[in-house]
Amino acid sequence: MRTGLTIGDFSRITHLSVKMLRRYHEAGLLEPAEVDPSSGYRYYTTAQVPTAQVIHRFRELGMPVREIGRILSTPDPEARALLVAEHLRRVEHQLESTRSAVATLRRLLVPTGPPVEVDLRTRPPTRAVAIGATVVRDQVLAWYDEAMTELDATLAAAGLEPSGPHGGLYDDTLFTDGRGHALVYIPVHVPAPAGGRVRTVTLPAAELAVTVHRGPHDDIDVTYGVLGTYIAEQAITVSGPVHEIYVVGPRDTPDTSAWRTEIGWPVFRTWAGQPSASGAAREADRVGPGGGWPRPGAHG
Amino acid sequence: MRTGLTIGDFSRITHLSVKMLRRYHEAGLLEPAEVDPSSGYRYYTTAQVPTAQVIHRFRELGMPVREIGRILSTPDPEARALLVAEHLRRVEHQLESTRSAVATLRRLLVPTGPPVEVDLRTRPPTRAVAIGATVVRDQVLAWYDEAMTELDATLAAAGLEPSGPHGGLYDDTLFTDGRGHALVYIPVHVPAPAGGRVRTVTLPAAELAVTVHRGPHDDIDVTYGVLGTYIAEQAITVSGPVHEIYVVGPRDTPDTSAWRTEIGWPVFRTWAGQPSASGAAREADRVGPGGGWPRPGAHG
DNA sequence: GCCGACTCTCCCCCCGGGGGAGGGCGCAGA
DNA sequence: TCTGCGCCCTCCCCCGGGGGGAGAGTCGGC
Repeated sequence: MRTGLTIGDFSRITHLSVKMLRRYHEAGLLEPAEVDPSSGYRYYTTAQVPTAQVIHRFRELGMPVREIGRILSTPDPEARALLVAEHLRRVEHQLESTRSAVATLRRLLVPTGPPVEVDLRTRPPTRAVAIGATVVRDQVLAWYDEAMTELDATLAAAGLEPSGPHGGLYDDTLFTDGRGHALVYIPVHVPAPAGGRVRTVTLPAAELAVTVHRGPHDDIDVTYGVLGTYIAEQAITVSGPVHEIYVVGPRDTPDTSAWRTEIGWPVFRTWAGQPSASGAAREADRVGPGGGWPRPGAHG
Repeated sequence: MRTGLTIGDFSRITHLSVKMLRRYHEAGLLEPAEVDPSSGYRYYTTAQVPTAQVIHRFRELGMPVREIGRILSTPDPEARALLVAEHLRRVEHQLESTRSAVATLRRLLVPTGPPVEVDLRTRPPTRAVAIGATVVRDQVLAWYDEAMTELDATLAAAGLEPSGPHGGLYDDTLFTDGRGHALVYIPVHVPAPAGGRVRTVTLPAAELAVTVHRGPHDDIDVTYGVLGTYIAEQAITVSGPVHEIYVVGPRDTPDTSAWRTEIGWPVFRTWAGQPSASGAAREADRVGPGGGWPRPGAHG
């Protein structure tokens, strides 16, 4: 009599398919207790059943296989608990955004809404402490949090006060390609000492078509759509990074419904009055690579 | 001047990546308003922005692309609303099972629990109205609902009363391969007229190792694990379909925590007393193909 | 020793995405 | 009118996390 359960037996006990058991073996998640070196047959023990069930639940919660492997190979229970808790936070966030997507969907399907006000505004050159980087779209939120924390620390260390609400500049390739340059900043009156990733820059002047997004950011793309539609119908084409100003944001209140975000879409100058052809507007694209991005300001 | 937005413009407005817009075009979800026949360039209009946003939200909610296509191509608003509502129900169910998975995970990671009682029981031959089919694992729940509804209707039409709690037989390939034969039944004293998929059958006698699962079925695999472990450690190997009896189930109360499900795992006869070798137990497999499955009973 | 059930590896498929190569197109400035 | 650059095209390969199935080897009861 063979000691150990065949893969089929183990599959029946754990409700993991044979295919999956083999895959988890390859991935190093669940080594069989014994592998016959000549036949390659996998043999499991009942002691492995709980592990299999934990793996099953992690997968059910959408945890990537690699991360499961990392957790299972973490010996320290505390470090392990941290990893698990971190993933559970992600899951919770996911649940929240699903709920939010349902709400947005309902609103989209019952198309009603107040007319959106768009106005043209000139952004004066603005001095600010800033962190910029090339980021991937689905990491931009985490990156934002981290960067803002660092900016806060810099201001606190230098004893400076913000001279206005913080904001960000986002390259449009972030949306078209899912990857692009982003910059978050806090406006200041006087330069701060550079440190870490923080630089003091001057946001160049720009003509922006601005509208205000109210509420959490889950459906900010809808406001972008309205703004973009409005602009497109005025035959004005855009150029340069889009500008978001977090007038009321997560750093002001946890009540997401109170948030106010200004979205500033760079437009060609000759607006009010003579709608310009899209071709003419494209001229604005020609300010050169990086046009619309801040230049390092006087430092010190 | 070209009328229409290039794919890049449209991407910036909708926050759908260029790749995705092309994919959705291929899939027929979002035809560009115009495609230049010579260059293949796609041109969109602002009128398509809302559609793009709806698609975006559906995808966010995990709706398969094909189903989005089906919804978008459904002209009747009511039929369309039905499809949407159906998916939202699925999403809701998903949220629920995610929460449940978190709870189960916590229990698994803090391994505590009352000892499970397993006892050996002989299932006598049982006459029942039943529906059987080969099903895929992730459709087995929907299939169960449908089949039970049909069984209920059959009993009601024939004026019969169940002679006990309903249950199901599930081929173990459902777990090992993700596909297998399943049969749900309601026990009856007298045969019912065959109709639709309903047949009157006799569940053959069987020796079952039985335990009771308490609560919702999301973590029923854990109980299977305990039962399977217990059996494996008694060196008794199983054969034939597993038997579930829904002593208290969804048809009795919506309070899932009150559910009681008996899980009966077929075992070789010579249990109590002499633990048999796994090899000997396999003999039970040899009752022939389909062993343990019911035979059509006397009809009429 | 036979034979059927089980297991092995290997390859292709699915979905919903992304990266990147190589080449054509649009458009404004020279 | 040409040139140059950015945009867009198609095509192919990659990823993760699964499934289907072929062909060959193994296990173990009879």
